[in-house]
Amino acid sequence: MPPRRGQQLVQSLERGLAALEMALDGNVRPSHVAEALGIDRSTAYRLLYTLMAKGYLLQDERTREFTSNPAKFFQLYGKVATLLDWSDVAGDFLTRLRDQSGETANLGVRQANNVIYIAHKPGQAALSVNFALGTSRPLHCSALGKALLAAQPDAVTAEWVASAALTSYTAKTITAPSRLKRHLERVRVEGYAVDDEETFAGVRCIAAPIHDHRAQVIAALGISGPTTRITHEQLPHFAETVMQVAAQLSAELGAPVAEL
Amino acid sequence: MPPRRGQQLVQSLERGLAALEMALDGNVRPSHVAEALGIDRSTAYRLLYTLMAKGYLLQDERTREFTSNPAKFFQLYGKVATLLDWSDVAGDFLTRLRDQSGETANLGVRQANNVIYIAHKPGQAALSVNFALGTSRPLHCSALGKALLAAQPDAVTAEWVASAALTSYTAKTITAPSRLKRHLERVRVEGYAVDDEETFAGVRCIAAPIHDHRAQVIAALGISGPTTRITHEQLPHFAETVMQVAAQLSAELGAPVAEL
DNA sequence: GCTGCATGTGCGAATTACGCAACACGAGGG
DNA sequence: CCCTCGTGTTGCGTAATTCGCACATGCAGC
Repeated sequence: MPPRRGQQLVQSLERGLAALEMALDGNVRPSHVAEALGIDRSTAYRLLYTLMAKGYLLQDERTREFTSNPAKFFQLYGKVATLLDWSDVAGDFLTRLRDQSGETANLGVRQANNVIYIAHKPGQAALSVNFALGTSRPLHCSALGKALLAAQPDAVTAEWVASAALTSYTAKTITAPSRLKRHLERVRVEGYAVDDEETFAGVRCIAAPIHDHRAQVIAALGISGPTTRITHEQLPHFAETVMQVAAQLSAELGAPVAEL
Repeated sequence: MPPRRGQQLVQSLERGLAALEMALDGNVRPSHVAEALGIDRSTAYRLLYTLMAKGYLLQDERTREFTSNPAKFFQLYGKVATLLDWSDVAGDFLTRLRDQSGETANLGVRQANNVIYIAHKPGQAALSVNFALGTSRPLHCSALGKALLAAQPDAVTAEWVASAALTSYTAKTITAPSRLKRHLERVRVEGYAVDDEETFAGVRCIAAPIHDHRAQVIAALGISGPTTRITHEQLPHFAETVMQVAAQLSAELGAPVAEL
């Protein structure tokens, strides 16, 4: 039996990272951080000061507010980007999907309870959907997210659905755990996921999972477009295209050929 | 008199960030981190484990190595990128500079002892210089870096030159502090900096500082190309172009019109 | 000037994180 | 096959570190 994983987390580091992420969502001051984390102002100050000393934050000379240091994060990002340059691998497939569908093509991976958009090819139509790279969206109401969720083992999915906060964004967002669970089962059967105005009114998305050489789902590929073009009638046709290109990308990554 | 800034840094957070940055430079194991930071293996393990719990690192199930989590950093990057999208602001000027010079145009900011490339427009010639975005290069041997250094007050520059590690990359890299100091004085007078094969043999770069609305230097703009095209004869001509476009970008940012 | 509210800083207390030691496990070698 | 070495992981006692309190300082506004 493998040893149980450690439960001892380093508190100062935890708090420091939490403070860092607060600063990334907007300028912060010691008092804000202290209140949000339930710690003393002085503690918050020392954490922020340490983060600044290490280059992660900057402090405005006048307002005394702490801001994230864009250059630092650019540097960090540069290091990981060289390790895994998705644009290079997936670029051709994004272009292909964009051209075949006429809509914005997106590639996303899971990060905790979000999907992160890591590569895209914006549609060329005047009215096109466009998320900035690096944007995060909840799993339960995006096509990419649902494609990723549905790919997991039943038990994992069930547990996640039961414990996740299913925030509502539009009237169509699925917020009932039982409904989401059934919905995801259908996604798995169909092989693609649809976000039918569940995040933004007027926007419909379709996505399918990407498998690596070990047949594990590592990302999702999809399109996003206005409901005026991605109509209910056209949807199966678009879905077919998405699944085709997704399968091609999976194959490029060395995935074993499925029965699809 | 403003109060002296705190010197009490949170040790755990410092060490945790150091471990994080090690992981960004390649997979790490507790024993590596422990040795590099001069701490116990158990401490290193707990730091790494905390970073993993917070989503910054991943652990390979088999090798037990810790890796940076690209998705997490993509997310962090996405947050800061939306705050300051240099490509949007500077994109036109990079294109203009690229087209006028025929060489790769770069925009960089300072981060500690490095320049970070935060935006670029690759040259279209078959033989072109191309750094990946997010790459960092030492200040003392890059044109962008020297342009940034020379823009500082004398005292600051002198102190930096005296204390910095002037690593040599090619035979032409300036490694003598006194020479670098004189060199930077000339950069300030001329209004542009040249990297004459000081980083890579066969590559010459020219850069000029960018000022914001308060006349402070916040970035540097420049070109990089092979020595076969950016010849010593052509250099003044290229420098003129770089300074012109840099002045235009500064003006766009609301910089007061200089005497140039 | 006085009051409210914020940042930044000593300092003592004790929580927290650290290093030591030990166990589990795998690799390699005699 | 056992023994050793190296590494990941965990328990535990101690002491160093961090935390929270209290205060100095600065600033804005009745």
